[in-house]
Amino acid sequence: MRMSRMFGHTLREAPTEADTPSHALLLRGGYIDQLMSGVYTFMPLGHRVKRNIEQVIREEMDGAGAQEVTMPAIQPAELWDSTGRRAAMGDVLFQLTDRRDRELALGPTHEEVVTRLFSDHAVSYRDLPVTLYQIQTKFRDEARPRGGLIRVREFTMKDAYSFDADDAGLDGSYNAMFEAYRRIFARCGVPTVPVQADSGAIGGKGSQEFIFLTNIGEDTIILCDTCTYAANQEKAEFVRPAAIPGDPAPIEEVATPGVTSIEALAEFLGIEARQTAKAVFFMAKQNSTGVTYPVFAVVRGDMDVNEVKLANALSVGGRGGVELRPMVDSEIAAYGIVAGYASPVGLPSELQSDVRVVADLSLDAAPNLVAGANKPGFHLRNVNLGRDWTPAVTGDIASAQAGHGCARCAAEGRDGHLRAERGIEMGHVFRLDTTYTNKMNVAVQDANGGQLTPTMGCYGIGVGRILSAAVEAHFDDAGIQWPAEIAPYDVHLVGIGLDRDAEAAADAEALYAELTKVGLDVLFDDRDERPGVKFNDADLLGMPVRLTVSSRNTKAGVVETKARAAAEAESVARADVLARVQALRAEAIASCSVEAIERIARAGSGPA
RNA sequence: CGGGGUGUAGCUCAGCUUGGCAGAGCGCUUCGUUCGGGACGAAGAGGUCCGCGGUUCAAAUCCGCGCACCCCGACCA
Repeated sequence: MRMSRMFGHTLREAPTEADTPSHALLLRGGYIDQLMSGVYTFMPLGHRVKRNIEQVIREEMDGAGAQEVTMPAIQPAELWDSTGRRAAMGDVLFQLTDRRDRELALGPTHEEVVTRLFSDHAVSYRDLPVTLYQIQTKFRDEARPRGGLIRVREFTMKDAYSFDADDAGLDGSYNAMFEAYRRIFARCGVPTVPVQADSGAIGGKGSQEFIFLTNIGEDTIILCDTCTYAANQEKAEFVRPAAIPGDPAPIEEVATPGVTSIEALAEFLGIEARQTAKAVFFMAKQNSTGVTYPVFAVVRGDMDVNEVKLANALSVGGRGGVELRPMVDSEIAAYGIVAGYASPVGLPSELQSDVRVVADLSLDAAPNLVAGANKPGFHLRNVNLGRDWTPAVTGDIASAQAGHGCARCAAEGRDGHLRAERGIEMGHVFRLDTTYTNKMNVAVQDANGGQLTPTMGCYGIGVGRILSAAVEAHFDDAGIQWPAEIAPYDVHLVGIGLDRDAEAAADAEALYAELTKVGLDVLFDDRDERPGVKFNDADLLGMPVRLTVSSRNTKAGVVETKARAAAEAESVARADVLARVQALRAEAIASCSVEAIERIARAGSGPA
């Protein structure tokens, strides 16, 4: 590609909407262009990167035995009703009607479509196992797009779906995808850590996320400093710091005027936060029935309520059953709760009937806590669970935090501690189990003439997120440093003063042809620009290798060769340039091995 | 959806307080000089000042109502 013909220009200054390095560099380099909130065009350079990422994904998916299909982005809304997910997805689902007033949806994901597809074509256990995948545009009406390509409303996703006869089969399909994912992220130069994750509204029996650790991330990830345990904070298990032991003492009221936070309470009474109980109120909605009810969540004062865990604790038949939101002030008032002095002890009578009180495990064996008195200006000392109040449910509803003990280490006799980091979800693999096949009544014939309900897995990767993360992981003050396999071009050929030196111009043209002939993608800067402009653009755009042809170099019979990440350029004899470029490329590809990338993955970005 | 911010040239922004010719730098076009890390000079092109309504002799500027975008939170298969 001749740069003089390339659509799009570099910018010296980044547009103000860019708030992360990757977003700023992609805009400055002319890789992407925003059309509206959360919707982007991939310009020629960005499109090439995207295509290269998709190519890596295709190779690994095909290598893992998955078969590519293209499913429709536009779908009948009733298909979403068949699993109850039209309601569950809520406003995130883009919905529209056609000219006959038929209700349609733009696909945010394809479990329903693929399950229906499978059902239409698979009839026997002999058709199992099968894994289908597609690389396709998804639509989600996100409440708040952000971070450039990180959270968008229209995006390209690779989604794969496996169908197996039994759990052992699912394990095999799941592991094949898991290993393919490791290779995909490594080849794209994006260091990721697999973490235990909550399955969210997609349902199923457990999932793992591949997380790129970065301080611009929107998820909080908990990692052990001793073992390999890593989990999304939504899911992370941990060892609760011990409570202060003691025999239950008589309950007593204490005046605490104006003391409405745990921090203030602990200071006012001269005690530790773990000697208090914290109450937080939510409204829960049972998705299946639409019934709402108040929830009173209680954790020890040194803990925070984890809404995802709380929702899971309240969901009887699996996840996705309950939706939580914090109570608004008017509801708190209506229920007679005194903000700042709320307590599970002596709840107002109008609450007693329908409220669900949920206690965290941290309250077990935590005697003589200070809790609210349910009247302004007073707390209660020596509150004891079981004696003074009884929860409807006791479970893990608190968030793991940095410094907490690692549960896995504790179980195996070690003393590991957790740390917290921010991260972005690059991919997510789920064991769906028979959630969808059951709801949609899908079965095939088994070997004994009976019916078999296939068990499913689903596996997603965000292509745009990989692109952004690759930049976020590889840039310097001057610009991007693309990982070799996804760079838009392999070589950036810079011609200096070619309009003034016919010999050098011929040399550059010959080199351009030579490199192209062996299959390298070359971006040839043939513009009539000053050297400084060209070098700066080359650094900004970030191709792995830069070659410089000029009068000086041509007279000396050399081509200046520089790896983008290298500090210095080297003069390579004209005859050796091709070999040198290929060696640099091989080296760059090798640096993106699974081992090399995963070694740096857990290092992350520092504490969250 | 709650809170905050911003909308003026392709990009970054000034002008708005106190109403009176639409501005700067970068980028772009042409010419000349220059030519290995974002050159210099000269001459140009480029505007729905986010939109609608109001006040006024006069509105980028004041008032009202919208819209868009960004940030924090809620939400996030």
